[in-house]
Amino acid sequence: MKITFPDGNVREYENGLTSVQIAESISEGLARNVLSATVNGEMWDATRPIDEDATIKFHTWKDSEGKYAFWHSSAHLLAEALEALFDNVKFGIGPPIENGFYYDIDTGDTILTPEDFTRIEKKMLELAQQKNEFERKEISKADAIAYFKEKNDTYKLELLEDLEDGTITFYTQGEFTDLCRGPHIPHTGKIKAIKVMSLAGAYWRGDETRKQMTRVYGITFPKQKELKEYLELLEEAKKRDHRKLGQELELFMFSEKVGSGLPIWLPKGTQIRERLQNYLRQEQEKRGYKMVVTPHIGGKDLYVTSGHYAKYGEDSFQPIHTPREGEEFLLKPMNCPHHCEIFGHRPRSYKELPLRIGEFGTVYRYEQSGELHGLSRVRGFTQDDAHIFCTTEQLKDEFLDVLELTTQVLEKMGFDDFTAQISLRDPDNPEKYIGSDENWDAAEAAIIDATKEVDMETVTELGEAAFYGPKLDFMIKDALGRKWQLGTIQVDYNLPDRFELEYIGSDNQAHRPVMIHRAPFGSMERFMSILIEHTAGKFPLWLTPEQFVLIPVDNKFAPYCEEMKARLAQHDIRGFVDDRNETIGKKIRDNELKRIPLLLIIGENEINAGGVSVRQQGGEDLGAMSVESFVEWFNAQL
RNA sequence: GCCGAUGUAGCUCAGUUGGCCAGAGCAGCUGAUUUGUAAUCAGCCGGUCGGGGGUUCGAGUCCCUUCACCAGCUCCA
Repeated sequence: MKITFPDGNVREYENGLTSVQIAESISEGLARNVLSATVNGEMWDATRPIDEDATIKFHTWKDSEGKYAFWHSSAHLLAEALEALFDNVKFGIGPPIENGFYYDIDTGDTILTPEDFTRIEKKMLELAQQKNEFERKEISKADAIAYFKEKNDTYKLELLEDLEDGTITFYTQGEFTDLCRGPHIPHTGKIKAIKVMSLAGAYWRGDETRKQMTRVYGITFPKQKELKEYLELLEEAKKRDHRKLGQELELFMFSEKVGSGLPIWLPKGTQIRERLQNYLRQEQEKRGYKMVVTPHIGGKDLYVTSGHYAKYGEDSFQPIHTPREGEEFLLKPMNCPHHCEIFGHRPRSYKELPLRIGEFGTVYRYEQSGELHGLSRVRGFTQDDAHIFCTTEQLKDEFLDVLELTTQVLEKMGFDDFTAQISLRDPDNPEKYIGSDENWDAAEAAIIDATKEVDMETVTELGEAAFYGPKLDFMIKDALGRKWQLGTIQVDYNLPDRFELEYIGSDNQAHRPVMIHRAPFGSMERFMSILIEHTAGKFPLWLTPEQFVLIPVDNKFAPYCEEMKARLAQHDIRGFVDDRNETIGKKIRDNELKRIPLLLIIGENEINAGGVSVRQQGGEDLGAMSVESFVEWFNAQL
């Protein structure tokens, strides 16, 4: 048979050789490292015989496919260990994930606890050392059902219901057999380092009306050292957690009395927030946005009209009432209905379009208690919201302009690792959405076309649209790799319909505008959380609350420091004097921990020279400078 | 909302099988020290052990309940 390699080379091999054997013909090292292979475009076990001409690509620990197989096999190993250690364990699914793998299990009356972890790890290691091969077997549906009936594995039986006879495979390693598509690594002995990470509840098949199983998370590595490094990386990531840094740097707080999920911005956090807002305000002003301010509550009818009440009425903060008249108001969960009222409050001419109405609008949404998470998921937050009312002809250019603004914001913050996600409606659940198919088709096409036009790399998710329209969402990961939606751009034909918005065209006829909802930051809260985690609290110079601290070597130099502070203030450089009665070492340490970017040391020498000595956060010493050269250097850093 | 864990001073944490006035470091305050690039020294202050209820001669330790927080699931206009 002819085997074609990724580099285009073709070599002749005897029929029936496995990927491992083929790898052996190239190098022993490769054969040892190969974990799985892509054979004719399909993911295969490296130990599966190939008996026809094929293209082949080997996968090792270095690529994601190799890791996928490694962790998938590790999930089986975990299951084998659990079955050996506990009676009557029923198994759900056990896939690899981005970092490791999990297995969903039903342990009946037994409750697993973290105390069991060591025991499980030991058992897994013991089984791994047996170097059991993963044996693949094609099996008939009837036999597969019989096997799991015998085992009383009800979840596997349910999974089998959806599978077609003739496509079903079993994998066996040691004493454990699982329903599985594969591929798997050659044998368990490749797994050298094992850590059971955590336990969590997970609904069977992601359905909250069904049984909650126990999800056991784990991670494994081919080398002990890699596990150690991974755990250290996790520790480092935890130090960047915005909840921890937010407290340490006094950026924001929560109060049980104020209420959970209701962040309180402290002075330093507020400074950063306002600088972010000012930056965006300027950008928007350049682009012709007009700012507005609307109330935090709105009459219930407003949301009945918008459709929010029907969709979220039960699941939102309940209406508040005027005591005498009994009128009903809702805390606003969105700004768009208010902005629609602004558009509709007087006749509009096509000459006014596109009308771009912006607001840093604070909204309140009831989020389930289990969802609240620092600043990332809260019940009260401020959107950097704007609504663009335009004609269908203008839609594309407006969308592109917003797209450009949004990517510019991400760039400015140095967030280069984002995913642009096109969130479309779920074709199987049309009842979740308002408006006509025509409206939806047009809106979805607008987003898809615009991203194509600028060659933006996107992923598409069905069912992630808002109920009134599709979205282009910008997803960013936090320190621990969890994905969050920041910026969003939404095309909406439906709310203009609902609010019966009209403009008079050049033809003197009434026309319906299209609406773009957009928020480049998303919300100030969530944006801040990501900003904190990405910078580890070392904010860019232009954003940081305090750019420098002046540290007198001796407090008798404090008056000179105050003068220096005033001089720098004239150049819009902000900071403070640390004239506490402490040693210089202590002051340096404290201000380093506060992430002050520039530590300016003042002593006899500096005073005589009329300058400052500059130490950058992190320890780099730039030496003595005159005030003029410091200002120049500083401005070059911005 | 669900599952599991956690909750002791402003922060980080000790507190043995329930048993004398609940401890430490940092922070804070007071004083001494006057400092040249990541912690000067001493003294003092500070907690009804998340809240409520119960068991017990006795509860930070055990039980119930409630709240908050953490991990994940579900949800996310």
